Order: sequence, then structure tokens, then C-alpha cells
Amino acid sequence: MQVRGEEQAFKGEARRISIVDVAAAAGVSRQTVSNVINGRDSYYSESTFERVTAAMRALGYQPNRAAQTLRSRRTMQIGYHIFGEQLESMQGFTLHFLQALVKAASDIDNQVLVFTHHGDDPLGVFKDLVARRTVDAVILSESRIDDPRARFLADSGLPFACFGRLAPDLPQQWVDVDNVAGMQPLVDLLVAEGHQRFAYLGAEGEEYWKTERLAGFTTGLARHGLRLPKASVYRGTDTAIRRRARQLLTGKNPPSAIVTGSDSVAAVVVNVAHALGLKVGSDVAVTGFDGGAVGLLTEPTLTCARIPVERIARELVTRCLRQVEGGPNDEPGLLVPTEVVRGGSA
Amino acid sequence: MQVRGEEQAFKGEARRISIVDVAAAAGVSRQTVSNVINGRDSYYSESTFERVTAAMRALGYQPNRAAQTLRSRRTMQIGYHIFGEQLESMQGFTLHFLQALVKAASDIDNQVLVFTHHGDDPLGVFKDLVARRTVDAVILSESRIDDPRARFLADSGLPFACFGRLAPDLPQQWVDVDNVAGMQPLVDLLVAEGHQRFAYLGAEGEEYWKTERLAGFTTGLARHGLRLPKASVYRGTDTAIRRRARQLLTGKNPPSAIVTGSDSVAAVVVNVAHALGLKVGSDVAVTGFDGGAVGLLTEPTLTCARIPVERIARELVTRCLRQVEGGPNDEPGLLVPTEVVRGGSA
DNA sequence: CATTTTGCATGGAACGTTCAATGACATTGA
DNA sequence: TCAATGTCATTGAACGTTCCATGCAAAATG
Repeated sequence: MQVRGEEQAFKGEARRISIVDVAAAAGVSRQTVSNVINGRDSYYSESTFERVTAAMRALGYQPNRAAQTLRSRRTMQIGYHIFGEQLESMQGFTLHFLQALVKAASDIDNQVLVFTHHGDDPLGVFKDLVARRTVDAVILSESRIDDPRARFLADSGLPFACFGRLAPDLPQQWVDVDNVAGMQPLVDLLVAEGHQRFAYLGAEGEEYWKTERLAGFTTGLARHGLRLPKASVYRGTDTAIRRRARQLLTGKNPPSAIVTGSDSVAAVVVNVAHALGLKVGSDVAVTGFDGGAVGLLTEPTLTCARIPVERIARELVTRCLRQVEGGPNDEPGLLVPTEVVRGGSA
Repeated sequence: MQVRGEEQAFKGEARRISIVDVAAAAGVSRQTVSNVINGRDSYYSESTFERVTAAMRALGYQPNRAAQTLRSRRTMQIGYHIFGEQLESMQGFTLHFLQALVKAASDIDNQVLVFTHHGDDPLGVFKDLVARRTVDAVILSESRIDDPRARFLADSGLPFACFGRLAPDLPQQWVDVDNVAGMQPLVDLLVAEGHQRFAYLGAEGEEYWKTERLAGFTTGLARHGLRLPKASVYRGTDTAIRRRARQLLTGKNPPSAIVTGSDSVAAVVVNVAHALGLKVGSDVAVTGFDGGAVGLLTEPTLTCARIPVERIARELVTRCLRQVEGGPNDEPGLLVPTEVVRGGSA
């Protein structure tokens, strides 16, 4: 029926060493080893701890996840759901965040399972997830204010948290970047450098973060008593941005600083400036918003507001797991401040 | 010690319905239900199959993964390892492939766990993976000819497969795009359209696929008795590509078709052509190589050689799992042909 | 007819861990 | 002194499934 290889054969497989082997080696019981593993430190003495850990190391023992899960009902796995139809401009960022998430999870001994919907039923994946309990919690990316995925998970009782805003009746389960406040330190920096004439360029589209970043910039300027003329603000496609940047920089009374809504837009602007023979950083300042790989590939590197993906990932993971443990769940949604990355472009 | 929420409390939790509930409802034994679930069709009759499936549906039963894993030693999970330091240009593609992988895995009831190395020990993740058996197999991206990860996994006995080439002593475990042959149909297409003067632009770097695509293009031309002058070939950064494209298109005797090594390079070329007032597709033809989201965002959309990520993902998954099942493992590494996507750019 | 095979079904054991209850012994307090 | 408390450790049971061996009637075989 079932063809079998040589080394892989089910029976022939060397019996994996288990907790009882460790117990025997250390001269204690199963449960004591278990207690040591799970750090229930009031249940064992210093000396047994030493002996047990020594035995574990000596035998190269690692607890079996399936057995732990079966008994404790914790999978130590977190689901991460991404959309199928991601904008090209978002893909780099999504991967960047995914890495941070994997890191944050593994720091507390959890792993990340990736899901994406396919087929007609966008919630199908989640139904399965709920029924089989193959993850302890779920993290959603790009959540909208009224996200059907969040709604479904809330109803089903599976703990979750979102990267993005969420409806006010689910006030606890989201973490997002503070786009508005995030612009302030950049503005402060530019003003301190003596810049007076500003322009803003951003990607087209009605996503809230795009409008927020622009809003953050204008209020940031207002704090310094400066105002941004309508003509100095533009949002459009990459090509349009390119054209517009050239216009701005070659026009009379050009801006001394161009603030952008994302690193990729900033990269385009840097390119245009170069093409015009301008020295970015001295002739004209350019700032970005993201802090991913793009900003490191420009010449000079970008000065930008960096989205602290590590912090956000950590925050999402802990929020999820707090729910899993049934801990208090009364913290509000969280707006995380950005960090200023000082590159050479401003 | 451990604070508990109301609904989440461990004891208070409604007992999940298990295989014995289904067995009782259907009036058969545990084992029979198990046989039905696992499709061991020679062990049950048509009528019991009906009753059992009816009972499963009625109770909303889904087998518990942890219990299955514990007993059968199969996690139904595949690990996917990505590098931390991915080039910006690769990120979009990596995510694209990840989605295909998740799809391919879930089609055969498997899930994908993502790993990335962090810290000093790049193989640490894999050690853990091997010891805890939290996945049945691993898929590696961007494997090099002599990849230490592959070497380690081969030694440890954990089944794996790579997206990319691999050393000849591990001849079975890789799948890759046929970059050389992939260019041929594009060339055929362009020649059939009457193009005679070609140019090639590609990204800088020594990765084998970059040189292969260029090689594929020149041999493709050779088949039609055409030769590509040295001056018509260029590889460099985005900015350099932009400059070079402008040179080519504004020079005398400009190429009627510009073939590129990737969609993102093609997008840049399309941009330049637009800026020069040329109509892409009629004034000048441009082709890409990838078939991801980038090519759909240009105007017109790109004609390109599409990397069949779905096929590659499927192929990798089946190769892994065949090893897991101990089946024959004697197929050689696989070069997958590309598909031509006819956009408006050529 | 006796025997083997086939089709279908069953119950006990095991996978490796954590939960829950209990125990032995030393220390503290009245 | 005796009970109460605290510290450390142990044992039996359970989590929910699949493996393994076995059973039994009907069908096929010699």
C-alpha cells in the first residue's frame, strides 16, 4: 500500500527521546521535568533544576510540540493573514513586517502560520482555523475600519489583533502607526535646518494613512507658524510624481525641502533631483516615510520617519496572547510613534 | 497565579466534540470514523461512509490536528525559510511566491510556517526545526549552488526542497525557472511582429539568473540568425537603466524592441519611453520577465515571460511530501518553463 | 466439504506531554 | 506538643487521534 524508504520508515525510526528519558537521566519524575521546562519555579529546587537542565542538554532533548498542544491546548502558533491582491507598493512593506512578526513570535517561542484567502469565500480560511484550533490567535494586516474578518473572528471567539484601525466597538484589538504625529519630528528637523519653502508629494489613493500623513505634515508646519500653499501639494502616480517633482525643482522659487508620503515616492524624487544635477541633502532636502529597504538603496540614503515594525509586531503578538491567556483585555488600541532615521537626504 | 477571563477559562470551556462523538452518532467505532476521515476506503462500506460523513457534518466535526500529529507523526505543516536581507527588487516576488506556496500547500491540507534567521547563528532555526519536528519538510528560497542550509538539512534528514539551483550531489531537491529557454518565446513573438533592432537592459549583479536571462535572449536571437551588438546590452542600477534607456531611444537608429531582465526594469523603461512621448507597444516594444503585480500597473500592461509561481510551488510541495512519505526520490531537479503573458507593451 | 481469502468492523494500546490530586518531610506558630 | 503551613516531588489520568492485532461473516478457492 504505502511504499517506504529506508531511513524514513515509520517503525525503523529511532525512538525520539522523550521527557521520561530526561527524567530517568536526572533521577526525577516526568512532572518535575515538565515543571522545569515550563518554569514553574516554585515547584522545584535549585539543585534539581541544575540536574534536569544538564540532562536535557546532554540528551539534546526538545519537548514534542504536538504532545504539548494536545494536553495544554496551546499550539504556540499564530496565524497571519495577508490579502491576495496586494498593491505592488505594499509588497515590500508586507514582507518586511512579516519578518518582524516571525521574529517577535519566535522570541517568545511561538511560530507564524501564513494564510491567504483564495476562492470565492474570503472567510473560509478562518472558519477552518476556528474549527481545528490550529493557531492560538490570528493577526490581520491592512485591516479596515469595518473589517469582516475581524467581525467574524470576534464572533467566533478566536483571539486576534490587527495592524490597522478597527471599529470602535472592538477598541482593544488594533495597533497602528501614528501617521499624523509621525511627521512632526521630520518637520522639526527640517525647520531647525533652516528650511522655509516646502512641498509635499504623495501616492494617489484614498487610504486613510495617505491622507493622515499629509495632514500630519501640514499641522506639523503649523506648529512652526508656517503654511503650505495648495500648489505645493500633489498626490498621484509614480509617473505623475516624477513630472511634478521636475516642475517644482526647475520652477522659479523652488522648494528647499520636499516631504513625501512614503519611501518609494521619496526615491522617485531623489532620482529626479539627480537627473537635474541637484545634490540631494544640500541643494534640496527630501524625506521619506517607512524605513524599509528602499531608503537604503538611494544615494544618499533617505532621511525618513521609520515605521517601527519590530515594536508593532511585538505589540500585536503580546496583545493576542494576552487574550489567549484570558488576561485583562482593557487596553485601548495603540498608535505607535515613528522613529526618525537620519540618512543623507536631509 | 494565572488570571482567567470568563469565556476562555480552561475548565469551563465547552468540551470540543471528538471522534468518539461522531462514532456514537453514527453508531460505529472510533476506528471506522478514522478510516473514513483518512480515506482508507477498503475498510468501510458505502453505507457506513454515508452515515459517518452525515454525522460529521451534523456535529460540525473537524479532527484535532495535535492529536493526529502526535500519533501519526505528521504535522501537515511545511516550513518556508526566507532571508532577512532581501533585496528590495526581490521582495515583491518573494511575497508573490509565498502566496502561491500557501495555496499549493492548503490544496493538499497542509499549512505553511514561515521562518527567517536572526541573530548570529543562521542555522539555529533549522536545528530547532529538526529537534522539535514542528514541520514535515522545509522549502528554501533563493538557494545557492552550495547552500549551507541545504547541506545541513540533508545531513539532518529533514526533507526539503529548494527554489533555485543546488549542488549536483543533491540533484533531486530543487525546482527553478528556465531562464534561458524562457526568453525564446518572447524573441519569437517579437521577431514575428517584424522587429529587427533589439536592445537588452537588466539589473546589475552577479546572480546566475541575471546572466542566464541575457544568455537566453542572445541565443534566442541567434535562432533567428540575428546578433546583438555589444553596445545594445546594458546592466546597471535603476538610475543607470533610466539614463541608458533614454540614450537608446533618443539616439539615431534606436531599437524597436527593448527586452529586459525583469518586470521592474521593464517598468522603468516604459516610464522613460512615456516621458519621451513614445507610445509603448507601437513606437517601441518593451518586454519584462516575472509576471507579478508590477507588469499590471504599467500603461500599457507588460508583455513578459511569466514565472509560473503556482506550478513551482506545487512542484516543490509535492517533492517535499514525497520524501516525507518515503516514496521514490529519483527525479532530477526541475527547470520549469515560463509562460508568455501578452500585455500591451509588445 | 474444508479451507483460505475478502470485506468490514472492532477494542486495546500508544503517541508524549500537562493536569489534578496527593504525599513526605521540614518549618513555623500557638 | 500538635496542628498548620510551606517546600519539593511523585503518580494516575487525560488530551484525541492512529497503530496494531484481532474478530467474524460471507465469499471464493481447492
